[in-house]
Amino acid sequence: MTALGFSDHDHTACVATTLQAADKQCASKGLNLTPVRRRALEILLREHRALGAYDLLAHLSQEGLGSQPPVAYRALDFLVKAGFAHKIEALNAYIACNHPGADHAPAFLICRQCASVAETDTQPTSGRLGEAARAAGFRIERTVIEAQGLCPSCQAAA
Amino acid sequence: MTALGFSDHDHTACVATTLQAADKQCASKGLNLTPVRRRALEILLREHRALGAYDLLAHLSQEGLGSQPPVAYRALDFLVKAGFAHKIEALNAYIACNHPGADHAPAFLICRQCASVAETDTQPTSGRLGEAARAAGFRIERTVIEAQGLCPSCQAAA
DNA sequence: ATAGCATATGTTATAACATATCAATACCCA
DNA sequence: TGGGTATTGATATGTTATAACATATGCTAT
Repeated sequence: MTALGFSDHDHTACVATTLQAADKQCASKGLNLTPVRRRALEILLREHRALGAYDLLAHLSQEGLGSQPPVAYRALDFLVKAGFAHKIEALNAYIACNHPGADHAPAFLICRQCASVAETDTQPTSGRLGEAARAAGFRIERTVIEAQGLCPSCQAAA
Repeated sequence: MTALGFSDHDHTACVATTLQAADKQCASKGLNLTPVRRRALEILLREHRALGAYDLLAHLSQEGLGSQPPVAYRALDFLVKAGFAHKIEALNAYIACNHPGADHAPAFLICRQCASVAETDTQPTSGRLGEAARAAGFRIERTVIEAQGLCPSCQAAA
């Protein structure tokens, strides 16, 4: 799995196929991808960057899908739990998952200049974090792995 | 560097020696460890766990060292920039550094049960995150690496 | 000595992020 | 058909963080 997010691609198609995949997964797992939830995912996919809950709410609100914070947070909770979105802790923001379906431990490359985010994968049990956890007898349940820095195009611009 | 934080130690001594080390470092680097900043560090060291900015502020306030949020955030900014404390992004909380002085890329093991935190080290350029960054042409400036789960004693309790 | 500058602090207000709670509705299915 | 579960609506509040402006303190060049 390579890092996506810093390269061009057919974004319209990527949104559509990811949404379809989400529909299918929800159907097969008995999850309820309601209009608000589906639209929230679509917004995250279209924006293709990390959005704050209130940014998302503004979009939803424009479309008459709710105007109060719990609307956004509920939709985001659902998407995160279902694996369709991730929270970027360092930004207090949310982003659509690049490769939903697989149960995965994501890692992010976050550009401090343009705020673009690339998602990649980690192997939490290997590497130094896994070593440290084993040495300490700590049982890892979830990992937050986020790198901040400059993406290629912002490096070029500088 | 092994993970500390889940084992017993002489905490009074550890607070004192770390504070002294901070004094010395500030002197040699021309940093100003003012009363508020020093006391903030001491509180973080004594508590030996991640404190929210407002928790810290409550302590400072009790001692007449300021009662408004900027007081706590300024002290925390100073300590973080100086390398004496770290922010735990997943908790929006702050913790004293285990081994200040070295320029380091910390990683944390956070117990979801008892909220204890162990600090360890990473080698951000190696491992899958470093690989992904190189592959993407991304320049890493800072990493946030946090594992959440159960510490040994909370595993035993369960 | 003192004007000018940099650093630190005091203070007020507000922005930004997140959740608790309770009521209403819809949908399934036993 | 009635009761449980999931979802949504709505209000209020809690929590985390910063903007903006004023004041104080200490250094330094003249």
